[in-house]
Amino acid sequence: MDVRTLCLAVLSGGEASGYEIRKALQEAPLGHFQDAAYGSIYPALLRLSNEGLVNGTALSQEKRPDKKVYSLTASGERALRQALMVAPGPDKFRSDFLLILYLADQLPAEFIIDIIDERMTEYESCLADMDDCDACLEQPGTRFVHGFGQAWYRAALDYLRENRDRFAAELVEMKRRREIYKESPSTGEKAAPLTSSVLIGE
Amino acid sequence: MDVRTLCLAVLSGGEASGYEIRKALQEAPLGHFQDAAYGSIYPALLRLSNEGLVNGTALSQEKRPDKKVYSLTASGERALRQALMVAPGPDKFRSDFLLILYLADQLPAEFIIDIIDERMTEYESCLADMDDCDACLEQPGTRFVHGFGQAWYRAALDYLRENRDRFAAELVEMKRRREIYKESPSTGEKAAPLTSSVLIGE
DNA sequence: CAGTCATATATCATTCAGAGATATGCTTTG
DNA sequence: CAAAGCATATCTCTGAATGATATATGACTG
Repeated sequence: MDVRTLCLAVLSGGEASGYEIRKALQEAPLGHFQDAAYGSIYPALLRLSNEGLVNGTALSQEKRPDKKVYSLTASGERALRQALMVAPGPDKFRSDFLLILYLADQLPAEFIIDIIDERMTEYESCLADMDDCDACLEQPGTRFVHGFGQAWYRAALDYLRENRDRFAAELVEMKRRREIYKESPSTGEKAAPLTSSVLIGE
Repeated sequence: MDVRTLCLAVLSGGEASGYEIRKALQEAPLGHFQDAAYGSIYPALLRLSNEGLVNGTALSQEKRPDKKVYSLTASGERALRQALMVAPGPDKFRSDFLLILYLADQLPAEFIIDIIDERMTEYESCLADMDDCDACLEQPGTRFVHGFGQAWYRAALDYLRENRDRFAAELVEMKRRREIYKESPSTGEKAAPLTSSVLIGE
C-alpha cells in the first residue's frame, strides 16, 4: 500500500503528527504488516495537505519540539475508503532468515542452529507481547487481524521447535558424508557441487 | 537481502542468465520469501561481473534470443558465504489484505467476505503446488524451508476457515448497531468516531 | 558532564520495483 | 491459415521508497 494511503489509514484512528504516524506503523499491531519511513511520510503528508485530504495544524509544545498535527478531512475519508475498496494484491514476504536456511548446507552448522534459536526467542517474545495487546480486541477487524497474527507466529514457532533437532542432525550428517567424499579421491575429480541444478532446470 | 547477494545465491545453484535468475526468484521455492525485478538484476549482474564475482559468457541460441549466462567465480562463492554469515534481520511482511481487514468496519461487509474467500482459494492452490514440489525435498536446507512454508500457509488457511463466519456475523452486527445509533438522534451530536484513539495514545 | 535516548521535522543519495521498449519464435484461438 | 497472445531474452527509465543524515531540545544515565 502506498504511503499516502497508510497515512490516511492511521489518521482514520485519530489525529497524529508525522512522528506519531511513523510510530503507529512500527509498533503493534499495524507494524506487523505495514511500514513506512520518515522520508516517505513527511512528503506524503505535505501532498495530502495540498490536496485537501488532511488538515495540518502547527502545535507548539512545552518541553518538546513543536509538532504539526494532521487530521482527516471528509474528502480524505472518502479517498481512504476508495483506496481500500480494491482487491488487495498478494502479500509480500521477505526473509533473509529463510534464504540462509535454504542454503544451509553451504554454511557452518553451528551458525544455522544459532540463528534458529535466536529466531525462536524472538517469536516467543513477540507472541508474549501480542497476548498483552488489549486494544487489539476492541473491534471485529482488529480482533480478527490480531488472531491471524497470533496463529501465524504460533505456527512458525511450533515448526521451528519441532524440527530444529532433526534439521541440526541432518546438517551434521551431511557435513560428515561430504568429508568422507573428499577424503576418498577415487574419482580423481573435484567433488561435484552438491547443490546441483535444483534451482535452474535447463 | 540486496539484489547482488540474491544473484549470487541463485548462481550457487548453477549458471543462469538474468532472465533465469528472475524466474528462480519468482517461482517456488525462492519466490516465496525473496524477489527482485529485472531493473535490479541486470545492473547487479554487470557490477558483479566487473568485480569478478561472476563470469558472464554470451551464448547465442538457435530459435531463441541470445542470452548471457553467468556463473559464480571462486571469489563470488566467498562473497556469498560472507554475506550469508551475518545474523539475519527481521523478516519483512507487508500485507494490504490485513490492512483492509484491520479497517474492515469502515468498509462494506460483502467486500470483506469476498476478499477473505479469494485469499482462502489462493492459499489452497498454493498449498497444493507445494505438495508437488519434489525438488524442495532434496537437501536438508530446502526441505526445512519447504516445511516451514507449508506450516505457515496451512496456519493462515486454517485461521481464515475457522474464523470467517464469526467475523462476518460480527461485521453485520456492528453495521446494524451503527444504523440504530444513527436513527436515534437523541444525543443531538454527530456520532463519535467508532475508531477512537486506539492507535495513537497521547 | 558527556553520552545516549526520545521527541520532532525535514532532506538527500541510493536503491528498487514496475512498466515499457525491442526482438523472436511457438502455440493457441478464431 | 492468420492473428493474437504467450514464453524467451535483455535492457532502460521513472517514480516511489528506504536508510542515513542534519538539526534542535529535553530527559535520563553512567
